[in-house]
Formats: sequence, C-alpha cells, structure tokens
Amino acid sequence: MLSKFYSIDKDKQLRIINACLYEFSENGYDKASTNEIVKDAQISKGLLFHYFRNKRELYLFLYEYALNLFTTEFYQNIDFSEKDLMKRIRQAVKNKMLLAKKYPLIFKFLEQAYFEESKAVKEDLIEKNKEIEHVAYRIFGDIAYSKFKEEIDVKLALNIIIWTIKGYSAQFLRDNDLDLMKNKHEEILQDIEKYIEIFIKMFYEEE
Amino acid sequence: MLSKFYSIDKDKQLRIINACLYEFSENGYDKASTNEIVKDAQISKGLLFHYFRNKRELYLFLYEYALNLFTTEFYQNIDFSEKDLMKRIRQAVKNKMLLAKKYPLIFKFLEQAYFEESKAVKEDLIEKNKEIEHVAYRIFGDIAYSKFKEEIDVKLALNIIIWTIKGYSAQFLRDNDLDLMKNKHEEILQDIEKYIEIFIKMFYEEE
DNA sequence: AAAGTGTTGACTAGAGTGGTCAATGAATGT
DNA sequence: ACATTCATTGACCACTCTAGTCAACACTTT
Repeated sequence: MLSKFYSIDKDKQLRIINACLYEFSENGYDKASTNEIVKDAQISKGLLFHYFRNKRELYLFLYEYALNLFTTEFYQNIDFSEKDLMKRIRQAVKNKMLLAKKYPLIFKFLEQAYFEESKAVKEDLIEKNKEIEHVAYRIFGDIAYSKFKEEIDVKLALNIIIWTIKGYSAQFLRDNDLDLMKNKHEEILQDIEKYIEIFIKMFYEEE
Repeated sequence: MLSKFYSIDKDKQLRIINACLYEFSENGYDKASTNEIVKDAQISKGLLFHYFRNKRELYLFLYEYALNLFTTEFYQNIDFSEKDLMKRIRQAVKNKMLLAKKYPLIFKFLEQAYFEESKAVKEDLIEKNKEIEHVAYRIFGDIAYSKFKEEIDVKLALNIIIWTIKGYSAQFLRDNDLDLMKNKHEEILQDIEKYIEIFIKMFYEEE
C-alpha cells in the first residue's frame, strides 16, 4: 500500500509529510483537516487518498515515520561508554535540543502526539509506544549508580531529575516559541547545567 | 445579565453548572457542544442562551466560578503562621487533594482549562490568570528561607520541588482515573512524603 | 493509437454547530 | 376573571466543515 507513496518524487513526498506534520501538530488528529493538508502540500484531495487508505492510516504512518527518525538519530549520538549519569543526561539534553533545532516540525508533532486524546488513534499510539518504551530507558540502563550517596533512593532521585528537566522544558516551551529556541540554545544548556550541579551536590557522594 | 441565572432554582443552577463542567472538561472549549450541555442539564436550548449571551460568555463565567471556589477554599485552609517551607508544602498538597476529592468536576475542569488552546478564549484565560497569579505564589511568600543551606540557590530549589510534585501528579493522573484517587489518598501522601524527606536532606542545613 | 498510470477537484452525504424566535405555560397583580 | 409579565420550550435556521469518491483528464509507455 505504502510502496506507492515511497516511489514518488522525493520533493512531493516531503511536501506531503511536512504539510501533515504541520497540520496535525497544530490541530491534533480530530481537528486536523485533510483539505488543509492537500492545499498546503499542493496536491489534489484524491491523490492523498490514493496513497493512504484513510486519515487514520495517514496519521499512524506519520507517527511511525517521525518517531523512528527521531529516536534512531537520538540514540546514535549517545556515547554509551560514558557511565556517569549526569554526563549522560547532559548528552541527552543536548542531543534532544539539536534534534529539535534540526527537525522542528517533527519535534512539535511528537510533542502533540504525546498528548493526543482522539479515540480514533489513541489506542494505536499507546500500542506503538509500548514497543519502544523499553528503548527509551536505555539511557538510564547501564549507569554507575555507585556514585550515589548510600542514603538516597536512586529511583526517587531519578524521578526528581527527570521531572525537573521536563518541568524546565515545559515552562520554556510555554514562555518561548519553538522557533526562538534556536537562539537560546546556550541559555538553555546553562540553565540545565545549574540544576545538574545541584543534583550532583544532592545525590552524589562527596569525593 | 447573570442576575437572571443567579436568581433561579438552586437545583437547576447546579445541574447546568455541572453539565457545563463535565462537557467542557471532557472535550475542551471548541469541541464542547451546547446541545450536549442542555441535554445533560435537562433544560431547553433556548434557556441556556437566555442566561448566557453565548458560548464564550458561558465558558468564562464557569472558569471564574470554578477558579474562585477552588482558590478561596484552598487558601482558607493554609496555616500561614507556619513558616517552614516543607510543612507548608505538605499542607498544600494535602489541601489540593482534599479539594480534588470534594470537587472532582471542578478539579478536572480547571486541569483542562490550564491546557485550553482555543483561540476563542485563550487570551481571556491568560488575562484572568494574570489577576490571580501573584496570589498563587503566596504559599512561598513569607517563608523562613534561612533553613536552606547557604550554597543552595533557593529559586532553583523551589523549581525542583514544584516540578517534582507536578511531575508526580501528572504521572499519577495518567496512570489512574480521577475517581480512583479517592482510595489512594494515603498512598499519595506517603509517596510525596518520601520526596519531601529527600528535599529536606538536600536543601536544609543540618541541625 | 491503445493501454496503463498518475492526478485532478468538483461533488456527495452527512454530521454537527451556535444561536434564534414564535409559541406556550405559569405566575402574579389588578 | 382578565391582563401583564416572566420563564421556558424545541423546532428550526443558516452555515461550516468533514472524510472520502469518482468520472474525467494528462502523460507515458507500449
């Protein structure tokens, strides 16, 4: 079915993909309009449904495409020989930011898909996520947790770290446009660095 | 205009309010249907628009109503003579939970309103929030920050604490139904307590 | 020139929307 | 008993927008 889509002009392919990413990330599944997509991609309505059986199939294809592109590139640039948690986290944050800069549309789309509530696709998304969830925690897998203070519950500490970074990101994205992020690259890293320093003081054994 | 609404039967008033809270919190502003509301509240379409000029006015009234009810009751039960941050936070968490239990519909509605994206009301919400934002941070206003370790940046520490609690709540609400929360009251408090203990160890001067 | 493929966009049938208004019912004042 | 006022109804309107279809056209390839 999708072989049709893959065999067409790369330019057109990208035009369609980008139009979809934009429309879906801006409006969510239900409110996204295929009419807008074809207008934006400069193709006819019929052609879109020639490539994809229906809206749902289109969305799920897009999700897989975006997730795959993002995660593979993300993990390629993680140095798994580095066993220190904080250094690993620095890498991950930096990595994610570079990717958000490189693929802003995909980043936005995935952000929105994370909160997608439409009954038409929600279960499919959950299903697809299960397949890769264990991969996501690879970052915290082979870490030298011996550096932690004995009295600290590592699991709780990890949660604090993750939630802090998520909280910072959420606040940042609320206060700034994604396009603006490109310029604030350094600022973000410095902010995160401050938190990481606190975590080191808090959680690591003093040497 | 609203005097009409306030002067009617209290039962009917509540039926309308609850129907609105439910419909809006379940679907967001745009997708919420006034048809569903009147069906649920068991009144006629005309009557709803007799009380409220239009959908937007209805929503904004509801937001003000919900926010007001929630915040006043919330702050009434905060002991402002207690100057220790962690104790204050314990109070706040407990308080919010009791309110979520007492007014689940309002809680859900406010949660959803926080993420409302509809162009029709987004700016109004931001406007209304500005009015009370400074009130929200009263909790952290008159606190004895002298207990903190000297080398800790209090502002960053506060963010970590807030984001951790938010993160925990978000995860909990994702994993559990709101109705289920009633039973897990104690469990939640115990979980939060563990994090608070870590924060005390991390941020407070040892005595 | 025939056959096959890619591509178009006008069109359909449907669902649903917020909001209106002439008509009724109930209650009150005279 | 009548008139006036008010609350309440729900059929109805005009409209928007939707996902998806399909006969027709254009372009290659045979």
